[in-house]
Amino acid sequence: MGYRCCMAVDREQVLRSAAALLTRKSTATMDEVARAAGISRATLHRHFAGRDALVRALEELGIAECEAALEAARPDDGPAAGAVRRLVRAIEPSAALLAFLYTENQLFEGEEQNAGWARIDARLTDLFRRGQESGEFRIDLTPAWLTEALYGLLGAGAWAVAEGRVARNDFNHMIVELLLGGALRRE
Amino acid sequence: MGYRCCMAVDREQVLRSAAALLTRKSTATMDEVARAAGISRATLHRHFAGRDALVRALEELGIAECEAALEAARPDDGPAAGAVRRLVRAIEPSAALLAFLYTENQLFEGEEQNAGWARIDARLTDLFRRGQESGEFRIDLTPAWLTEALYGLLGAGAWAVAEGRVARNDFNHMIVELLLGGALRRE
DNA sequence: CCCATATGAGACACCTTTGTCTCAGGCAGG
DNA sequence: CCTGCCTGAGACAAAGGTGTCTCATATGGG
Repeated sequence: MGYRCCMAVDREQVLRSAAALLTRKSTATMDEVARAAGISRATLHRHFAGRDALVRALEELGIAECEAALEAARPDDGPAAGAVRRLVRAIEPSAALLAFLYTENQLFEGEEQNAGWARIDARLTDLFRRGQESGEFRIDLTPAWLTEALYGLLGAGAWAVAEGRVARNDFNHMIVELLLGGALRRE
Repeated sequence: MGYRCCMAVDREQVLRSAAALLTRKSTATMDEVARAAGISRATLHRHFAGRDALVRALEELGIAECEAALEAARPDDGPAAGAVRRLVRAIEPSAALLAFLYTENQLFEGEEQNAGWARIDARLTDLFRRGQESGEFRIDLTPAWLTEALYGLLGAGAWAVAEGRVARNDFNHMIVELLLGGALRRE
């Protein structure tokens, strides 16, 4: 049977280019996705049963990247602020994909969402809660809100970079410093 | 001719209910919009030539609300931090509509966007720049980024409230405190 | 060389949404 | 009461996207 290694590789490449396109134009057609991947619509359909399956696969990719970033950031090590800095740095390459999935998830109103998000949310919430309990973070901003805010800032940052309103090199600094330090000057 | 006062009123009501629906389900059909407004699709089409026209009208509404909020917040008066607090408070009722338009604008890739946004962006940017020049705000976060971040936090806040992850009463505090003060405790 | 497999191109029907139209009913003002 | 206007309901075609199919082709392994 034709279960070759290149199948997976091709699928991965298609997924990457689909992510790159859909993060820029979330309403792109299956035809556009195929064209962007350099394959025909028929082959795209052979990899992903339909548009839904493609989005689901992108969701799995996004979840995997998030969990890898969480893994790499060691959120339980050292000061919570440092963990947040490591996390944002690790998650930066996935920010655009995350922003796409974030808005896409709002459309899956009825259906239950992938359990992976709950795991990631829980780990992020735990990190912010740890920061509160260690006295680093203020306690009037709930961990759930800080998690949401992180998503929102990642999306806004990705969008601002794509629009050229923020330099790509400043992405980390802008997000981390605003999230941790806010706009006000410290005395 | 039939240019009665109630024409405008009805259109306004339709617009409001369309905003309420589309902010929850951005892919709602013209039929769903009409049904939500309690009118028929034919009458909806008599008010708005098409879906595009409806979204444009919502955009005008959002811009008008933003400018009204800016007006009410007196962004040039007193400390910049206070102006930001007043602004977020004034703009809170429009946050969901803003979030809808924010993502919707990403689809109008080719076309030029409404000039109103540029005006609003300029005023927000001016406010943040004023805060920097007065020494209140840090200078390593650019005014353009603070503007984008405000949009992002408003959207994330509206979404978090809609999902029940943040209490509606905390909306202001969560957004303003994170934007101005950040997550870290002040000494 | 031969064959299997994957691919590209295209045709096709189907569905959803949209925009337009017509027609009948209701309501208010004259 | 009559008339004009607005409205709702429904029909209709057109457009766009999707999913499925067929067929010819090329490419690589045996």
